[in-house]
Amino acid sequence: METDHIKIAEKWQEKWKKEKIFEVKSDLKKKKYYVLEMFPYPSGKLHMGHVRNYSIGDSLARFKRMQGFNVLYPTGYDALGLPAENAAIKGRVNPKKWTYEKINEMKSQQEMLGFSYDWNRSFATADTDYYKWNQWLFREFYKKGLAYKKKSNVNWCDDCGTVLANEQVINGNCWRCKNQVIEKELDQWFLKITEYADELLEDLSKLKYWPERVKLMQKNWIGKSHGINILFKVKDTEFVLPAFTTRCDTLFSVTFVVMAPESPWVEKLVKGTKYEEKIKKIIDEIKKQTIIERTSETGKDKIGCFTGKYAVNPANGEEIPIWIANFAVGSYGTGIVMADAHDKRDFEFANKYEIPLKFVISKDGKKTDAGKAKQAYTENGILFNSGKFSGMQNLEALPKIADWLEETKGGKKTVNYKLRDWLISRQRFWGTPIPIVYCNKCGIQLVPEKELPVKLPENAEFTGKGNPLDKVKEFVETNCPKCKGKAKRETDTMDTFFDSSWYYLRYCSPKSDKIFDKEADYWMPVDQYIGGIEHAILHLMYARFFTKAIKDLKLLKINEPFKRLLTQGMVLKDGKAMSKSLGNVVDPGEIITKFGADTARVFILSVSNPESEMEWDDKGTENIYKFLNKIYSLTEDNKEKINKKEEKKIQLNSKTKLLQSKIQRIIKNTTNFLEKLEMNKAVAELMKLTNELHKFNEKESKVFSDGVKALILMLNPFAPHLSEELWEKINEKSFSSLEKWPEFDLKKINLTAEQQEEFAENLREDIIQIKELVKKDKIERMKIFIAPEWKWSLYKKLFKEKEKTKNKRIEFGLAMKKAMETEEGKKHAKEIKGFVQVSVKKLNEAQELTEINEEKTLNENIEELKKEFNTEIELIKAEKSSEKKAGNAFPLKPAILIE
RNA sequence: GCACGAGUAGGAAAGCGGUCAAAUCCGCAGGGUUUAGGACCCUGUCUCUUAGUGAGUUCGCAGGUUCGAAUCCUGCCUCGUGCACCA
Repeated sequence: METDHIKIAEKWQEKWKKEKIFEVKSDLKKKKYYVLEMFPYPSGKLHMGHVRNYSIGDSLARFKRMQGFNVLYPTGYDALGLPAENAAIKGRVNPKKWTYEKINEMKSQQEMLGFSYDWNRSFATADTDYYKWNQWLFREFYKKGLAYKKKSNVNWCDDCGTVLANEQVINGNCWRCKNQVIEKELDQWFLKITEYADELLEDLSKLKYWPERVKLMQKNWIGKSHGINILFKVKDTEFVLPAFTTRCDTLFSVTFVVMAPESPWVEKLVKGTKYEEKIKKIIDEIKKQTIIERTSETGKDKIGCFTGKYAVNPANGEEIPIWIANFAVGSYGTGIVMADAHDKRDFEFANKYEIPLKFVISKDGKKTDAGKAKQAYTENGILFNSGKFSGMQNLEALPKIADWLEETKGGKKTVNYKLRDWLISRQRFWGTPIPIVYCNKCGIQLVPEKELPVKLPENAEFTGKGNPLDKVKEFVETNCPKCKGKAKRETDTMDTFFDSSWYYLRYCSPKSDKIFDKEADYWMPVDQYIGGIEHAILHLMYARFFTKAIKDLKLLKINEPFKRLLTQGMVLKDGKAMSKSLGNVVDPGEIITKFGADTARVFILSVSNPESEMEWDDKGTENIYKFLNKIYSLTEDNKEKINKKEEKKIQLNSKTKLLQSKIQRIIKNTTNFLEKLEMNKAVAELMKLTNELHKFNEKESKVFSDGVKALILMLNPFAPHLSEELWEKINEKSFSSLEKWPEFDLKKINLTAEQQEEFAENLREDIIQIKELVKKDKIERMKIFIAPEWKWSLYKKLFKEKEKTKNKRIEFGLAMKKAMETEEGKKHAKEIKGFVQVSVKKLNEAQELTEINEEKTLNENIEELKKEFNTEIELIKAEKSSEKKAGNAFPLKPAILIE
């Protein structure tokens, strides 16, 4: 009998759609939970990475929904961007048409997988109704001075025909096409993200549920460092060169100054001198180097040239040569470096060009000679030859030298960031038009709010050369909003990262005629955000910046958008990322048509932890398919029994009780694993439960049917279609998706005293045997346990979780634990070979830690204990892998565990 | 160089102080069922040993803490990832 997973999936997708069960409304009375995956670029087909991403998100959304939360789980499309435009150039299709076709394709695949999105809230950033609000935001930013235009050296990608933000340049290459990025001087639009640098940095510490490495990457990217701009007067000129340093303690050893070749100072210093030619040559040479060459590690590649000018070291008045060199970076600090023997790079450079060096720090403060040294001294130590700071520890002296420099006007303390302003202009068509008009009379003018959106024209031509917008007359030619005279429209469009920096806010009220409604206050922040690590800096920092900026516009109350972040691992095949060039791509569509959506989803979640990489394995999918079928037949074969309204009263025997205990524990574990987003472990628990139920003989019992019900419900987040189908099969009316998540009952995990007694009956035989064993053995240590699972780990768990409970057994556990923690308890443990932890049948009677009398036999000891506590004490042996041994495992009556 | 993370049985992957010879899945071996294959169901799968069982060695390597360590600490090795002539 084959289960038709495909039909089942279709059936339930239809029903969900019809009944609209996944549409949500904000409801202040209910606790909300906002699950969000990074929305996709609609390239048409879903790949495994998408499937993984959404399977994680959907399982969480479903889980939270079943737990009773009001769950917002939307999706949409990051629909503007280059691929559509490139397709337009190549295939002569309209990018808009292309994009929306792809969106439909993608959407149908998403629907095939049965994700529980609220499709009502879906939108694409290419919708004019969306990008209108991009323009609106831009206006607000402009008015606040957060958006501005300036001329500067920017990263240019020839392949994409546009500029790029710093964040989009990876190792000197374009983040999209990997083409080498070159520098160009252009007049471009920027967003002042640097104004939020400090806030972005400091608030990282509030993000308790973000992966450390993401926070670290952002921290490094912001690159805040405290330092001082030290002023070097240039001899015989008016010029003063500021050199940024964090190590002003080495100032007295500075013997030369290095400028970055791109520094504007270079021209000022050398123009008209005999060095001009030479410098030009060397700068050309440096410019020929790729960024990687220029920043390579080997010292040999350092090149530079003397400028003919000298600077004055403000610390000691020495005249020192000014050089230019490739290793100085124009964009960091001031582009001017004070160079000395305590820096590796400076040292190597000086050695190559025979620039004199001197040390001012040594381990013990004794004078050392840099001329003889083979390498830079970069460690900490004691200063010498440093004026009044000689003899001080260098780190202690550092702030004092900084103070002294400020006092003597030799420098100014400053904070430096690596973070640059975000360049958002793009010379491409398929993006949000920047709502700006240039008027010859009035200058730069914002397009008025009532004229928004500035729509992209429909009749642009895609030749592949230049920005198509430039050539659309109707678009470019416009009137100045102020003087109504003729004016020209801005043809740059916005970086698409602008679109994705606030889309999560729009989901809160996607149809609003404002940017978003007050509902955002209810839904935000996103409780769980899920996406790839590749956005650790780019998208995630921009989104944080937007949230803060929008908050400062008084539109929002929160200042961090994403409470918890999960960066999901890649899906690999044969150890490598799936890629067309390697030919190892597995198409999710194939898996879905072969085994159904449920199998694909469960497999992708079961292989490994969502954060780790996972290896795609075709065999593995088959196994999941089998697993799902096993659940199907388990239900199908027993549905009469499960359906039964009248429960046949069956006495709970030991096996049933054991099963009950196991079921409860599995519910508990599954819940905890889902809470921690460890879907792979949750699936393992469900497999365990399936096996247990399958093995169990007495399928008449309520415990069994409860177990099956719990299994079906807990299956919903992973294999929702099958879950629904089986839920229907056992005659439950409503959707399993809307049912309450099973709750575990601690009482059912631990057996009651009566249950224990009954259970113990089954063990009598064993007990007798074990008594014999005990007699023979020389006992070294033993413990007496009372309850089935009273082993240390359980004490520990109870101790952690249920300190307040009034359950006597737990109190007992605490007492024992505490006893072990006392000095006396430890003594017992150490000094005597054997010690006994005793409890008695009636749980409230006593808790003691009793020594064993080593002179006597074990049985004699036990007799004594019996008298002492006036109770029955049975000896049984605790089996090690007790659960394996089919049921009759736990010592139930007060028992002695032999170690 | 700096900073993170990881190393567990034939493979993937749980466990993160005592229910651990270590979940789960695969693989492998034996048996049942089946015309056969597949599917399904049992059983076994570190080593030695028993009818059940018991004993011994294991969780990258070496030490340490503890009555007790795969789990905590220290050092080392290996592998991944991010940043990087950042002054």
